[in-house]
Amino acid sequence: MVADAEAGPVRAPLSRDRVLRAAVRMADDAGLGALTMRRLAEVLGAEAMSLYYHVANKDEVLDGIADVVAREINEAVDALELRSDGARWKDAVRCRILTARQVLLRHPWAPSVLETRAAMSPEILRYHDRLLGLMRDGGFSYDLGHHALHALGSRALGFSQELFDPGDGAAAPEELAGLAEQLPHLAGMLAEVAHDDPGSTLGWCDDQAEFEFGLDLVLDGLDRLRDR
Amino acid sequence: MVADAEAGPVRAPLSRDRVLRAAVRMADDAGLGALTMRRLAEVLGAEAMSLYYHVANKDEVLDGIADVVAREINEAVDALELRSDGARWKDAVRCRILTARQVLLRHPWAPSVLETRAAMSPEILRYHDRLLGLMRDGGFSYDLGHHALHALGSRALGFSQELFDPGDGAAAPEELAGLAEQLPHLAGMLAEVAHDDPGSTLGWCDDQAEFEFGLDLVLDGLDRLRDR
DNA sequence: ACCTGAACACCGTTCAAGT
DNA sequence: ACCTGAACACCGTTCAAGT
Repeated sequence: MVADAEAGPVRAPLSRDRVLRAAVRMADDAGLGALTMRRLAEVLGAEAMSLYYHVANKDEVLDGIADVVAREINEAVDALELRSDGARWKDAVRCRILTARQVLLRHPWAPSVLETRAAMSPEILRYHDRLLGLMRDGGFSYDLGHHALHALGSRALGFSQELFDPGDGAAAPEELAGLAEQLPHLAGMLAEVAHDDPGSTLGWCDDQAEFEFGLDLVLDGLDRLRDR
Repeated sequence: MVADAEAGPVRAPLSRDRVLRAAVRMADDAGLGALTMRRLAEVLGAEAMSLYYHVANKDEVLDGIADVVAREINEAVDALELRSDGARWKDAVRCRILTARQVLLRHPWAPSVLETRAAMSPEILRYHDRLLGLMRDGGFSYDLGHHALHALGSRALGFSQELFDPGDGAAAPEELAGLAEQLPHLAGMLAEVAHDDPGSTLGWCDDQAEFEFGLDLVLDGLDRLRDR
């Protein structure tokens, strides 16, 4: 066969792997809303319908990118080599979870897709299996370990529902007056922070610190149940 | 003006309220995926574009139905009349949260829309303000109360991320063999439950019990911090 | 003031066809 | 085996028009 005479860039052939990696990059760059079968194909230099040869449908793409992130998490935490015997279980679990969180922070869209995937990917199962293993080393019964996984919930993977985010948006001091009547306690809380740290009513919640506070609360509670 | 001679059912005029109530009913009946501007209009006996006179766009509909549920929660919890002084704060908060959960269980779609609403509705703010009030009665500083709201996260409203749901789907015993090699700890956990309660490997997680376990873990932890 | 119809710019996906 | 084009059945939304 004669070499291709045309100078046109011969696109690398598609594959499930290339499709998923491009999807992750798209979500990283432009958010989950920008991840469209049509735009995904475009980025890959292919026609929209070509994707369906490598992937059943969009749902499989979402399953796939969840799996990519989960694999990235497992690679990060497996490198830790944590000792987890006896009382050391807590530090080990804590470190593992905070490492997983570091990975998730690079993929801000990941929590919302992990939440919506009903079927658990093998990688997610593997992550929880090892986490449960650390707790077993620490003396947990399977029953307590089971409760622990539920109690941790998404925190096991390194994220938590930020449903309540006071100070986000334009919660400026001038709003406090109107706030104080309807919402006396929240207003008081905000006022105290404004007093302690004037000028920082906006974005005054340290996400990382709050995550660790909640995590430690749960881990300490589990540790006490373990002692019984 | 002469009475309308035609027998055709004269549809009640639209209104923001009617639109939102119909939207809630649609989500309750058929899930969030079925909630479409076009189908919403159809249910109301109107043309799709008529909705836009009463509501800016679909996002406002989602904000609206979140608010409807939040109002329903506030009505339920305000009726409780809880005593929260001193050590009684914990029972009061617990009861309030479990009552909110009862409302949410009637609207299974509500958690996912509450999560995605960045701007907090007045009703959600009000709910958290009163919750913080109960903790203040119990002797919480504003600082601890702030941490507490973050630590509770979505649990404050009565739901928790069910990311890890072993036993859901078709996790039948025959799968356990393959599971045991790759996932020894999860397999062991499942096997123990299967032994204790044979024949119930599927759906063996009691959501309500697990929710209460996690909630109590957090509340007990907060109670200890309050004592210092 | 309240509602409508036609039209636009998107989606995901099927299916028969091309190389 | 791998990719494509045209087409279908949906979306949310704009805009000018009707009563």
